[in-house]
Parts: sequence; C-alpha cells; structure tokens
Amino acid sequence: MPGKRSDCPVAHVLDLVGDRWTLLVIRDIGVLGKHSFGDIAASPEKIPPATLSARLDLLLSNELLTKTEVSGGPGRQYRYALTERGVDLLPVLVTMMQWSARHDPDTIISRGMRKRLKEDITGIIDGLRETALREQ
Amino acid sequence: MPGKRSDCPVAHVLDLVGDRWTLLVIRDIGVLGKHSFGDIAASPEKIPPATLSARLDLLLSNELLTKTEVSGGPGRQYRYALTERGVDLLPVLVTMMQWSARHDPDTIISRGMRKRLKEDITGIIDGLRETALREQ
DNA sequence: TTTTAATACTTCAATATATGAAGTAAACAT
DNA sequence: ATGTTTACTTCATATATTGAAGTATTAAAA
Repeated sequence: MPGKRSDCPVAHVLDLVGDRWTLLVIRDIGVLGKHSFGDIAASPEKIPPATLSARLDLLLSNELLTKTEVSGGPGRQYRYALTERGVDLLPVLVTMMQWSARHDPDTIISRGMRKRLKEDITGIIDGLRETALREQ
Repeated sequence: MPGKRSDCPVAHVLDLVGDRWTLLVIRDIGVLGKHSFGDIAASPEKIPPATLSARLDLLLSNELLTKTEVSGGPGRQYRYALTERGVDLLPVLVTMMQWSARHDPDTIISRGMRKRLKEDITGIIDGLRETALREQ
C-alpha cells in the first residue's frame, strides 16, 4: 500500500482519514444522510469545492465510498454512499461525539443523545450502522 | 474559541486533532507509555522534529497534555503526559484500532487484542484509561 | 575544568497542500 | 434556444509540512 507510514492500526486509519475534512464528509453521508456534492458542500463548515472533490476522490479510491449516477432533476446527479468499510468508521465519529459531549461546552448534542453517549454507546453505533447500511 | 468551524461535536474534535500526526502523539504517550520528545520522535512513523514540536505546543495549549521538567540524566529532561481531556481521546484510538483489525490485513495487533476488540471494547478502553490516568 | 554525550529543541529553504474566487460543462425544463 | 440546477475544474495565492542542519542546556567523564 502506498503512503502507509507503519503497520500501526491507528496510523493506518490516519493515512486514510487523518485531516480536517475527511471525517466530516463521512459524517455528512453516514450520519446526516447527505448524498450529493451540493448537500455536503452546504454543511456549516463550508468545505471548499476543490477540497471536497479531492476528498471524495480519495474516499472512492480507498473504497470507503461509492458513487452512482442517478436521474431525476436538472444538472448532473450523483449519489455518494458509504461502503461497509466506510460504515465501519462511524464508531470513530461516535467516540469523537462522546469527547465533545464531555469537554466542549458549546457542542450541540440533544439531551437524549447526550444520555445515550453515556449509557448506551453500543446502541448508538448499532443504530447508525444499520441506517447507513440501509442507505447504501 | 478561535478556529472553531461549527458547533458539531465531530468538527470540534477535528479542530483539535484532525491531522496526520496529532493522534499518533496521543497514542505514543497514552498507549505506548512514551513520555519524552526523543522517544516520541523515534516512533516508526518518524515525525519530523519541527512537526512534533508544533504538535506538542498545540496539545499543550489545548490542555490535552502537560509538560513537566524532570531531572536525572544528561540534556534537558521534560515529561509529557495526558490530561484527563487527553485521556478521554483514547476511545477514538481504540475505535480506529478496531477498524484496522477488521479491514487492514497488514495491521499489527496481537491475537488477544484482536479478540478483545471484538468482544470487550469497553474493557480495553477502561484499561487504557486507568493506566493513562495513573501515568499522569 | 575542559570535554563529551545526551536531550530537546529551532531555523530555514524547498516542497506540498489548502483555499477562495471564478469559470466550465452537462442535464433538464420552459 | 434560454435559463436553471448540479457538479465539478482551474488557477493564483496562502498556508503547512518536510528534511537537513544547527543551537542550547544539562550532566557525567576525563
């Protein structure tokens, strides 16, 4: 594998998604149910289109995403979805949410989610996983 | 907070540790028990000293690490350790390990750890947490 | 007391990556 | 044909990363 810095399991994941944007793309698709370039670009963090394009290409080539052409409205229409490899990154996002729930006073998490992050993190992960796999 | 892109809990963690190196520094200190600049720099990923220096400064200013002067051998001696905020990032590393255990055929994880990642991830997290808090 | 060795950095020029603004192209409706 | 929507690309600028080399501090050895 090119660009692999070591055989450490943590390093390998960081080789794939270790930057400021990639996991937000995974969040948009896998947690927020966004599946188009425009919807992802419209997220509040305002990823620049060139950066989004580059990240989508990397995620596709690492088989964390699929891209399929769809028809319907005007303009080009593509649908991005997580592969199983991509879905399996969702637990990383959930532990990040858990950190922010504990340590970031500004973080926006519903009361119910906050409770589940403390008491039923496995349930959150299983729920996200099932939803995301269904959206493939 | 400066540099915060949104109030999303995932985005906030990525504002703190979203790059190729920062979580490897957390790994070295919190999982591998390394506490000096030199030991961290000697890890197989070979972080350049200027990068390590920059990352340590960021981690210190975000209160994920502490730095204390120690005496003993020759040269300057400092000891880096995780704060509780830093320790609470270890679950993120564990879920990354879990991903690699599933999806990276080259990843180096002991048979016992592999089994626990499947069956007792909470136990792994609690164990790491206690060790890391003791090493503060 | 000078020298040596060890540790923890800093400096700097080169390279790589990220960004924002603007432009292009394809599909469809009118 | 024209306009609108979507999905990008292009490019110049800004920022970040890298590797090699150098500096500073401490303590032990000669």
